[in-house]
Amino acid sequence: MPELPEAETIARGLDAAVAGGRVARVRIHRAEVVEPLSAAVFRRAFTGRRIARIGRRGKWIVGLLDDSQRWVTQLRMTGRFTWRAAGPRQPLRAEPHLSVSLLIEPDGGEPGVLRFYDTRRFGRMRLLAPAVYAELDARLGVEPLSDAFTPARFARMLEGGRAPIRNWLLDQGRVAGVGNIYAVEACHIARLDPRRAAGDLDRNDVRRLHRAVRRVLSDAIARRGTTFSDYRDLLGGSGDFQNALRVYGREGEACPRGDGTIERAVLAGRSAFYCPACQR
DNA sequence: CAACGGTCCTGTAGGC
DNA sequence: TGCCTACAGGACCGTT
Repeated sequence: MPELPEAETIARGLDAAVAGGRVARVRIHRAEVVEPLSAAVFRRAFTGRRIARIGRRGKWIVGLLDDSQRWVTQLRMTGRFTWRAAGPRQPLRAEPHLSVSLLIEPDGGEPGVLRFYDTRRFGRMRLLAPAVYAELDARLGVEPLSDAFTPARFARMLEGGRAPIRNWLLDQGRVAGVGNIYAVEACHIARLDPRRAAGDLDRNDVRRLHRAVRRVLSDAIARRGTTFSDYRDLLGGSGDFQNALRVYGREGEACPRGDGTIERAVLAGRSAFYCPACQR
């Protein structure tokens, strides 16, 4: 579920909580989360490292370590972090869906425990050498909130695209961080039918979609993301953007623009919501 | 080679 | 109430 705004919210929280801190202990509760590394190798490489800062690239959470490795986490659908004061040692009890726990000694602060939970177990955590991180970075497309994402560049990218615009936006190699919710919402804001072929958009369509993508992502960051069920920030708080959604998940409801009833279409196996009256 | 379908998992909502 | 199916924020991988 987590898309760019959720990853940004989590990354900011992590940076505030643990930047400057030292990784004092690493526990891998589910080995698949660190594949293709073994749990032992991951633990050895991570333990003792200092975390310089934590940010985001697309939907990936990226921490820079003092040995210039990158600690990267893909939340995929249900990955979630929690941060709590370490406190006295608790008896071990079953922690459903717990994948990784890290004891962090912050720079000057009280030690805390960072836990990574993942119900559906699609999430992944890796340690990448600089050259390997560079490959990941190169594979991802432009950051939609950066100055590099201009209407002109967007127009060039869209040229000749045959995929429906909603599908086109989900490709992380083009615009990094847009997922299904925000792709669908951006199409509504821009008054574009999500099934339109990417290459068919005219200059005005492109300009509106460019603004819509940036606007929906920054509004969602300001509201700390969208929570349906799983997504939470570091302290367990919900996002607020679900209350601002115009069409996503609202099949059968009235279009917020007034005319029309929201419909659902399945594109490439995934739901797209749109208003047939105002999206063309 | 862009685009799409299948697949990896578990939980939940809704129909009957 | 309970059983069964469909679907969920992602993205790799193989095929067309």
